[in-house]
Amino acid sequence: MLGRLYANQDCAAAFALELVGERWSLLILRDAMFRGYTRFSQFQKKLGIATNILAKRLETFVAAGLMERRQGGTPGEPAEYVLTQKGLELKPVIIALTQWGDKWVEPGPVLFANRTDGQPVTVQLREADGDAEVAVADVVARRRQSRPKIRR
Amino acid sequence: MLGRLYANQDCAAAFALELVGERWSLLILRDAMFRGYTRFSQFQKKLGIATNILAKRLETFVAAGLMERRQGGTPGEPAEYVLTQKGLELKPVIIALTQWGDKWVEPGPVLFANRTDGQPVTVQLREADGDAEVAVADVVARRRQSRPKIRR
DNA sequence: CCGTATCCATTCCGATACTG
DNA sequence: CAGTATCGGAATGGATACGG
Repeated sequence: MLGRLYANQDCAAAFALELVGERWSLLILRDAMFRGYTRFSQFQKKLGIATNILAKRLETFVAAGLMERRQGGTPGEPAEYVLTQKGLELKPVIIALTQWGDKWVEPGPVLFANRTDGQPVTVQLREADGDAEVAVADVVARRRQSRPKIRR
Repeated sequence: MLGRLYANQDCAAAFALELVGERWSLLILRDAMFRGYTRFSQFQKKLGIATNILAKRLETFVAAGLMERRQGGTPGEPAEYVLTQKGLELKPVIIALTQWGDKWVEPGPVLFANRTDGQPVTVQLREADGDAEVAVADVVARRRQSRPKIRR
């Protein structure tokens, strides 16, 4: 699938959207991340998504390494779809979308917190070493010198 | 359009995806944000998107208040599509996607910087008041008490 | 109950042609 | 250059049927 949807876009955002840019993808991942859903029927009931589409999305996530499919031991036990680290690390994308929707479209019912101390957590634009948040208008893109390695 | 794609999802991320979740939407906004594109032909050439789709996306953005259409004064002058504050504030979403794609899919050619001092800028999960970044696995969702107002 | 598979209607998308 | 119109194909949705 990679390289099909957004050909000739040499851009990491486009690469990411190849995997999570289709309809329902980010909402499925959201429920996996923040509701702890792992089973087909949980996603299906919550989202009201067509079953064939949901099956395709889960299959894509497993193939892309965002989720791991674990077959239940006992027969009749349903498979579980659990997020990998690669999948988990999409949290900032979901949270950024949620924050924006909260502010500009329609506030939703949830906010995010650090489970270790209960304090609210937000996505922020920051200089790597600095303290102060950077205004969106001040963030610009710049061509980088050398490419980092990919985590597997 | 709002409420059509993801009905019954009381979730700010779903509200956001109603506006920017369709194919090409985020890449168009990315080029507007970080390449400074404002004209139909600029987006079209860079993305290779079908012209009818691009026209529809730009129209949707204007209707949703993400862009403003400015008609050139002289006849034959093309219209310009410029981001509003509402549109600009999607930068964290784009940057979060880019960072994730860089790390987990395929590194792209750009990184982000603060134009005021040239220092690199990243999206970080942080406690509102604290200093330390929060690990993705420690971020949980929590129902909020009262809903904030929407910025217009 | 947990999924998978299939059929059909609708929507979305891409390529092309065309107009001002 | 900036779109609009059209048409065929792909993706999607809904319903249903099927097997464990």
